[in-house]
Amino acid sequence: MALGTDYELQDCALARALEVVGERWSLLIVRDAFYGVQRFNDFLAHLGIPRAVLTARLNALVAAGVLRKEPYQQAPLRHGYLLTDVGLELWGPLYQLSRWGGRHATPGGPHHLFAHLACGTDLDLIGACPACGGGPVPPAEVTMRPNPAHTGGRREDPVSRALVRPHPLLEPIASAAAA
Amino acid sequence: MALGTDYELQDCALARALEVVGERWSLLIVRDAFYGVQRFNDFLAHLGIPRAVLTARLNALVAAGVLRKEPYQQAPLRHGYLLTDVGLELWGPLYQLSRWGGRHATPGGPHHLFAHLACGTDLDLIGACPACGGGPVPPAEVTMRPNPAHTGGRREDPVSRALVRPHPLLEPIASAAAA
DNA sequence: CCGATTGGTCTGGTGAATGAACCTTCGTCT
DNA sequence: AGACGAAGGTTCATTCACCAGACCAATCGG
Repeated sequence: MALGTDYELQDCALARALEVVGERWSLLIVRDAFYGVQRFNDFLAHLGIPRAVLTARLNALVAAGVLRKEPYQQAPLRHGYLLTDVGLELWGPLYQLSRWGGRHATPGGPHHLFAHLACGTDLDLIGACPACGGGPVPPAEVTMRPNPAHTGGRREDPVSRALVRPHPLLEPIASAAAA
Repeated sequence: MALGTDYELQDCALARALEVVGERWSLLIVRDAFYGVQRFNDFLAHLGIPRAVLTARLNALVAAGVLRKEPYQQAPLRHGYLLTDVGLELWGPLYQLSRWGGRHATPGGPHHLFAHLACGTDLDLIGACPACGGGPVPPAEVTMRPNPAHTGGRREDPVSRALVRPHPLLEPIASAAAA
């Protein structure tokens, strides 16, 4: 976000958080990173975002310590963008905001459902496993799958197609796994 | 937010949520509503937001069903902006995002601390009361107070000054209570 | 009648987002 | 060698949202 290009005087941690992940596409990029998207062109195809904006956001998220660049080949040097530990801690707010959107702003219901990898139970509202108890399940122990009850169109880019099959969070999507 | 003025094709509840609360000031306005801010001029003073933008955001949040207008006097008709039930459900994501910002993006530490009204225990990371157990505490049962350990300046508008004393969420702030 | 309070609208200027085209480095195919 | 394509950007003109500040309207107290 950055209001007045930064909310400098807001006496609130929320404003600070929004400086980092509040700009137009930032949180969607982070979400895609949780989904296993790592490469520039995969973010581009899945989000439909202008290239220049994607470049700017990825760099900003790396500078903020949410993402890090990790080389995946040397030949022509190429790197993917992966979540740091700081970035992984965004799973809680991101999941809850997503659930809120699913309840109140998504006609046709949510497109994806999230379950505990260990036991297959769907996560509750706060991201915990009702069967296993305890606190919120960390993202590495979560799998996502499309919502069969969802009505309405789906996107037709390679990333969206890869996400049709059930898939643990953070695991690189098929498109990138081909490398 | 609204990307291309709406993320129309994003197959994700998160994008829908961001259409509602993702624009530049929206989430800060909702946060202020939790703090007990209700009046146009109080939002204006506390946020330092341009009047035209505040008007647009408040109308958008009302249209989205997050806020509602409630008359507080008839003489010259005046109304405040209050959270609806849908808006109240944003407390979870908002609190968690705020905590994330406090951990990772706020030098000097968080400006406000949140405790369970019933027992005075500070809330944990997911917004639950460690002493009372159970799930996240609903906002009506939370009080906020300034963080005594916070270093750095504070704002000097009337709303910020009213928030210096401990204060239950959702209770109208002193400035508005004068009416 | 004068001014203050509240909650706006209007306007002109600036910076950021957008979409399309272009560039660079390498690998592969023929 | 030359053509082509993939990956990851950069550059550019246009549009659009944000910004600050001025202005407006209804009502009340003095």
